[in-house]
Amino acid sequence: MLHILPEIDNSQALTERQKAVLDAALRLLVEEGDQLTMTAVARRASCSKETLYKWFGDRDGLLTATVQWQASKVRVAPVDGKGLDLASLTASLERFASDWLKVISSDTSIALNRVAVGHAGSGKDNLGAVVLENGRFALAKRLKPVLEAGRQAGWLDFADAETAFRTFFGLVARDVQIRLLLGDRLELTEAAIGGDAARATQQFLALFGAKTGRKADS
Amino acid sequence: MLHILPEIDNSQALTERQKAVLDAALRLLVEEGDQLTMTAVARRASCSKETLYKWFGDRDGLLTATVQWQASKVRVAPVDGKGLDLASLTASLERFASDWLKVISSDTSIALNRVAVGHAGSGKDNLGAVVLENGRFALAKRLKPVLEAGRQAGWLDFADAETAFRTFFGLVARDVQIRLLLGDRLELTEAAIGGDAARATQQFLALFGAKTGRKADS
DNA sequence: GGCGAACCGTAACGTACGGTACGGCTGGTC
DNA sequence: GACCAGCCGTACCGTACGTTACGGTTCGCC
Repeated sequence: MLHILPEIDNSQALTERQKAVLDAALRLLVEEGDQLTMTAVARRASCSKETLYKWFGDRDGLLTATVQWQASKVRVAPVDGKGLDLASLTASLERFASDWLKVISSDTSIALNRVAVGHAGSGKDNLGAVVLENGRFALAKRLKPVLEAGRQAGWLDFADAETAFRTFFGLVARDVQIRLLLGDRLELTEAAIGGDAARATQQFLALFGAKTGRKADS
Repeated sequence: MLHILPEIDNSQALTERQKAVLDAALRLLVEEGDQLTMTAVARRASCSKETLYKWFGDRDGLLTATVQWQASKVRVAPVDGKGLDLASLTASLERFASDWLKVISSDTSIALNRVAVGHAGSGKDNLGAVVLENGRFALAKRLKPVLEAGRQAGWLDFADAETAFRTFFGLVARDVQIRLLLGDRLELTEAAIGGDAARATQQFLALFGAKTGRKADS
């Protein structure tokens, strides 16, 4: 019995009890990876398996609901203002970079991406699409307006926002996510993340900064 | 019965028949993802399960052997010469970028990374380490001498080869691998790969090209 | 107080699959 | 030709887990 996902977001249709159950499933997913069992979820959430099946259909439904539930929690404020000076643009980019590094290095993100990657192999559900939509594509959607504003203000110079975004993405993430997903220990301290965010931002500005208006300190 | 991996490479200890079996397992892995069964491998390879268990110990042993077998096939020539002019350096970098994009977008690599990521969750074996060692770290090991040579010749300027490599890695891979692993369709044509390789190389040179000796065409 | 819906806990069922055992075939050795 | 090692095909075993079923409890509602 395949459940077709509602278009975007059904996290509001969840009762408090259901959210609590999904939180339990999420914790279990982080702790045990994809081999979490329905029995374990029921026990952890102090609910019956019958209830799990009634609410979520089957195991894949539960997994999907869990991923969507986590995704709905991450949704952030949609980029505040168009501060037009270079300093605030730089700060915005650094903030995005730092936030993104924190996300992809979090236990939750790693666990979710792992299960989604595993399921993408046998394409019976679209966990991968959900994760992608709420991760990399959501990031693009939030960052592009900043890039466009930077271009409007004359600080940035690029032809295609998508291409510019992907370069920024690469400069920020580098090999971090794949290494973490493959189990590489790679402790990212607060300080290291801040440094990486600053470096990536400077590199991005070096590549896409407009000819005019640069040379802030030389 | 856990089998400890020999230090680096035991692909030479395999008989032709064993290689054929591993090739069958590899094809099955690409086709079916991680839920390939021992029975399916035996049938595909026209061998008995008893033989599989005798040769590889258990399912994880077979998986590990399969991953290592594929890895042993990818090993490439260790970077030819130190062509010292900028053109050959650029060509080398583009070649690395192009090769890497081809690898990570291949069905085989995607399947292998998926199973390794899945297993990294429940850390009972080190598939992730094997994949990482033969992928991202092997690439670094081959590329760093090129970067060092470029620095020696005065074309590149960087403090740490590792950092420079990771930036190059990010510029080349961007979001490609994670999107493919998560099931995003993302057809990389030969032409697109070539273009991306050239772009990444130019960006890398813009960031790490030495002040002297640049400006080839302006 | 009676009633039904929702839900908990647990037992039970069916199946898929990892792992083992065994009989038969082949090919090499003496 | 006797013998034996290695391997194929298949049947078999045990278990884990997804899924279903059911008795008992709580809680609103009349």
